[in-house]
Amino acid sequence: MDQFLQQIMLVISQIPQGKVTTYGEVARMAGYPGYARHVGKALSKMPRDSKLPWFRVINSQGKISLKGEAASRQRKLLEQEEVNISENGRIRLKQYRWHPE
DNA sequence: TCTATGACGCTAC
DNA sequence: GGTAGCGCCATAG
Repeated sequence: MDQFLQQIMLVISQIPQGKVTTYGEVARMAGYPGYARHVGKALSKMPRDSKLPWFRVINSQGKISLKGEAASRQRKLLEQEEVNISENGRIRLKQYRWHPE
């Protein structure tokens, strides 16, 4: 499980600025396909001020899965990276999704 | 051991 | 494109 966390963190740290990816993708890249929920769980335990670009991780629908203040924080951070977000809070994955080889 | 839960994904309509 | 349902897997109680 610790190994899982290490891999997750490694993958997330690889996400380039201005790009976003999904929980499922992160899990798969880390070598744990099907563990999307656990990615979110791991991130929820991380401190807000973590150095990791956790805000570049969104769900497969291109939406932020957080609520209230946390959600607006993430949205703000993404906007700072030139990621356009629709009025309904959706991000165009076609355009911003990052998928490595 | 069983049930509920979660920053999710995929398919069907 | 948007929502609803069901599946998935580890953890907490």
